[in-house]
Amino acid sequence: MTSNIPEVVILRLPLYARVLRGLADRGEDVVSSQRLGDLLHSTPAQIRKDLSYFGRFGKQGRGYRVDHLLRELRQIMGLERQWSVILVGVGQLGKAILTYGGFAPQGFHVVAAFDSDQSLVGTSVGSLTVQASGELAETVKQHQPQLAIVAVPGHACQSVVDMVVRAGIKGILNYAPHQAQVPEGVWVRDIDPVGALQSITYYLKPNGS
Amino acid sequence: MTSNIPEVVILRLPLYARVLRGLADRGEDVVSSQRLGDLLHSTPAQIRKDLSYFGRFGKQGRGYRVDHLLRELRQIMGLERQWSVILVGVGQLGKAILTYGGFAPQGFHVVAAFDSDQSLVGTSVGSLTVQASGELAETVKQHQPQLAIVAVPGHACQSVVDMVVRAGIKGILNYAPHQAQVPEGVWVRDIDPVGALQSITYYLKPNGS
DNA sequence: GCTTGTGAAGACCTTCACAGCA
DNA sequence: TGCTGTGAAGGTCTTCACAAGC
Repeated sequence: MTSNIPEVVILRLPLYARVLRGLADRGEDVVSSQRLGDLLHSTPAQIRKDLSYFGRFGKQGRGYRVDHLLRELRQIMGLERQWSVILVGVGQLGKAILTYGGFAPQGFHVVAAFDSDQSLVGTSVGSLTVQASGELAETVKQHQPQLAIVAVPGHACQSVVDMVVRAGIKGILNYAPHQAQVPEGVWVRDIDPVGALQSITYYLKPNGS
Repeated sequence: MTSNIPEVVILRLPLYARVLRGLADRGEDVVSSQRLGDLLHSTPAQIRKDLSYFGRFGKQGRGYRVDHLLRELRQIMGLERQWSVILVGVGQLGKAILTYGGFAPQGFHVVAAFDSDQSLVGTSVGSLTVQASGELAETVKQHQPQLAIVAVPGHACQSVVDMVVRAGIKGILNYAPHQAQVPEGVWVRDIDPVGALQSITYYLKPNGS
């Protein structure tokens, strides 16, 4: 049975959780859909509808309890556990990702890094030793990571994604400038800063908007 | 007059251009919407409809001339010129962005970098010298950059965005984990790798999809 | 009185299917 | 024959508006 919760809704859940976290940190107990809408630059109706796909978390006349809703959302997204991640591609970008401190606090732990460049294999980046791509399947079998971050040149993206998928990984964060083809049941999100800028400049031309 | 070309279409244009560039590099002359659809994991109808918002670029019975369509799309997106970009936030992430080689070849040139941390001001990163945030307005007035990349902590995002907008910048690439509020006529794209991973894990839980 | 949860309506985007042209 | 361009149909997502409950 394929769920009929719109994917856009799933994409918004992390934003909801982030804002709720902020409210919780500031000690706020209760929040209305109106207030959430203001903070998210969304509408109250959108937020109520989105949340209603997963349950009834609010109280009429009051709103939502911040800590309760946050816990529910984290549960729904599967964030009440740690996730293991491998990184493929330890070039400039890959190194930056490895030393970036933003993933671990959210429960995403990079447990292995791979590169096809023999001169990188064996070197240390952060707390990891770069492994040869050929070892990927074996390492995945051992550590059972659930996610992969792909940070290779565009021309290498598809073959790396194929390899990672063959190893059994079902979730991929792709930094390569290429839309990879994946089988049913594998999830890819693309990070494309250049494309993002290019879609802005459209509106900045004279007559843009 | 607010254009009625759907924003999703604008977001796809960079992908189209990227694929066309690949085809051009491989020396292909002509491409059908069918072929483009295969390469983009989209449908022929979608591609024809998207392109039809901007003009009639194809020939019945033949398809689209690769170089011609690519040039048209680059024109439409405003890529047939150079764009100047400033960077705000020269922490780990900001440094990585400055040394990342992916922007310049696409015509996006980082011309200045700012940070509020006095111990960073005056230091060199790549070919730039970090400036104090207070100099931002003046530097923008001089160099007239059109775009800003924001790479500051979440709590600083809104005030940095406000500052950048006040300086007259109309396009922002935001790496901070915060949805900034901007006035009409200013365009923001968020880069959110953690959120992307969080929206994948939803589907990886047992019963996910 | 205030705010949620939700069917129904509406807006928006995608897909269909075919006329028209190379 | 092959493929585009496009109205019309279909589907999906958002917004409305109100009954129900605190």
